[in-house]
Amino acid sequence: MTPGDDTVETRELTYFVAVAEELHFGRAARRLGIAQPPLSRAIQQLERRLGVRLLDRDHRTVELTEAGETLLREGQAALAAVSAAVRRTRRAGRHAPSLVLAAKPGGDADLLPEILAAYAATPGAVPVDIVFNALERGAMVRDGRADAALLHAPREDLTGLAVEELLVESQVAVLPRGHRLAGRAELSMADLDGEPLPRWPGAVPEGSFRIAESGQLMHLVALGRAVAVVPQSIRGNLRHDLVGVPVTDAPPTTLVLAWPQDARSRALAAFVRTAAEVARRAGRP
Amino acid sequence: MTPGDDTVETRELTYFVAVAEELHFGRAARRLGIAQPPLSRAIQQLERRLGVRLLDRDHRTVELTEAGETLLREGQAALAAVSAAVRRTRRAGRHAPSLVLAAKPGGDADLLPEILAAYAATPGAVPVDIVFNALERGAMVRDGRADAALLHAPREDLTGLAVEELLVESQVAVLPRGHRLAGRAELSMADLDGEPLPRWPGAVPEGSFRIAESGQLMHLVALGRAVAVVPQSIRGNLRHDLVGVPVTDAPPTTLVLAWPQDARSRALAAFVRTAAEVARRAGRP
DNA sequence: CGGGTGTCATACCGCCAAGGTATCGCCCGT
DNA sequence: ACGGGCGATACCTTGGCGGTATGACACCCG
Repeated sequence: MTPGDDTVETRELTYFVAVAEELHFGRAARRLGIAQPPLSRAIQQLERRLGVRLLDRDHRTVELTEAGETLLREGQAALAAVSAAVRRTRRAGRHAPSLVLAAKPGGDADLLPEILAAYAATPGAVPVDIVFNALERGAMVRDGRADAALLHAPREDLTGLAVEELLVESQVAVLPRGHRLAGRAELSMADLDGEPLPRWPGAVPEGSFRIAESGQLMHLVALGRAVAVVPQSIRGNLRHDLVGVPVTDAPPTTLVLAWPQDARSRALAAFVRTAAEVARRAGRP
Repeated sequence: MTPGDDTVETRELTYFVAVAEELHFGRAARRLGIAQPPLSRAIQQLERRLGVRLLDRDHRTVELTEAGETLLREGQAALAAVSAAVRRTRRAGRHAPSLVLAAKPGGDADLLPEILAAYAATPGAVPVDIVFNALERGAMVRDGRADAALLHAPREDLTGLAVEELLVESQVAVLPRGHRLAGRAELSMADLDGEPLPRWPGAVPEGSFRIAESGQLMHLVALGRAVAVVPQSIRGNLRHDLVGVPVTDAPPTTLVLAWPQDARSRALAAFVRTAAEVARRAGRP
C-alpha cells in the first residue's frame, strides 16, 4: 500500500460527486455519460486508494458515510478550483481583457447603470460583460465564470470571497394588491406567519419547482401562491398588480460586490474602487 | 475542437506546476519521477486543450507566458484544494477525531500552553496534536495537513483563511550581546541599514540556504552573519549570548489563529473560541 | 411462492493514451 | 568544427478505462 499518495484525479472526484449527489449509480452514470459498471469500479478504486468507505450501499439504497460527506463538500470545492484555474487561464491567454460581472435581474438596486458608466469613464477601463443569473452568482465567481458578482448578504454565502459593501437596505414584503395586508403601512414578520412560501428566489417550496427567475416568483405572488420578502429597492420595479410593504423587523440586507479574494487583476481592482465610490455617493444624495 | 471541456486532470496540473516552477523540462521530469519526453508531450497537450500558450520556450530557455503565470497560481491553489479534500476525507474516515495545530517553535508568544490547557478543560474537547513547522504553516492549513495554525500577520499571507486575532506585538531586533547597537534602549529600522540579512526566518539571503528553523537563524545572529527583527515575545526565549532591542518604527505584528474558512468542525470552533478567550484574558493581566 | 424488476458488483474484452527508449534538431560555448 | 545540453519527435509497450454481458440479491406482485 502507498498511503503517501495524496492526490486523486479530477475524473475520480467528478465521478464521486455525481454519485454522492444522485445517491444512485445508474442515474449518476447516465449524467456522466458513461456506463454504470465502470462507475462502480471507479468508486471502489477510490475507496481503496483513500482507505476509507465513502458510501454505504445495500442492494436497495446508497447513502453517504461521514467521510463521504466530507469528500462531497471538499471535492466540490476542489473541482470548482480546478474549473476556475482552467477558465482564468483561458481568459488570460486570449489577449482581450474584459470583466465579467454576474448580477441578478432587478437585484442591483439600480446602481449598476451608474457604476458601469463611472467605470467606463475610468482611464484604462476594460469592457464589462454582464451575465444575469439568479441562483449561482457566488459559484460563478468561485469557479471563474465571473470576475465579480453583486450578492445580497447575509442571504447569500460569501465564504471564499472578498467583498465591498455597497448598500444596506431594509426589506419589504411583496403582496398582491388585493391582499389583506396590502393596505398596511408596515408589517412585522409575525404578520406573515401562515402565508405561503417561498419567501425569496432560490427557496424551494416542498414538492414544487425551483424558482430560477424573479419573474416566476412575482407571478406566484400575484397568484397568491407565495409571499416574497425582498430588499426594498425592488419596489421601483414591481408589476402593477403588486405592492411592497415595509417589514420593520426583517433583518436588513446588504448589497455587496464580491470577487475572488486572491484576484490580482488591475481592471477588477479599478472596477471595485469605482463601484464603492458610486455607492458611497448614492448613499448620501 | 471541444472548448466546453472545462476541466483538467490533476496529473496534468501537477506536471505543469512542476515545469513552471523549475522552468526546465529535464529537472521537472526528474522531480516527477518520469522521463522527459512524456512530460513535453503532456504540456503540449495541455496547451492544445486550453487553446493557450503557457510557456515560451526557445531552445535555450523556458519562461512563463501571462496565461502560464495564471495557471501556475491557480493550479497550485487547485492542487492544494484536492490534497485538502483527500486528507480531510481520510481523517473523517478514521473515527478518532482530533485537531492538528501547526505552530512555529517559539512563535506562540507563550500562549500555547494556556490555550491547550483551557481547551482541554472544555466539555467535548478532542486531542490536539501540535505540528511544528517554521515555513509552511499557512499552506498546511490550506491543504488540510493541519486544522489550524498560529501565524504572524502581516508577515504571513492569510488569503483563503479565516482568522482570529490573538495578540498585537511590537518587534525587537535580535543582536549579539557584543554588537555596537546591543546596549541601546531602542532602535529604528534606519539603524539597521547595512546589517546583514536575513531579517527573519524564511527570507532567503542571496546564495545562501533557506532558514528552516529558528535555531539556525539565532545561530547566524550569534555569528554576526544576520540580524533578525521579530515579535517581542521571543525575548523570553533568547540564548544567553543574544539580546533583543525594541525597534520603535517596525510595523507591529499580530499573532493570529488561522483555519480554513469553510471549516465545519465543532471541535475547531470550540478551540478557536477558547484561544480567543485565553488571549483576551492574557491581554489585560 | 415463483417470476419480474431494479440495483450494484463481477467477468471479460478492446483500445486509447501514458510512459519508456532512441534519436533528432537546434543553439551554444570553446 | 564539435561536443554537450535541451526540448521535440518517432516508435513501441502496456496499464487501465470504458463497454457489453451477466451475476447476485432484494423487493414487488399476482
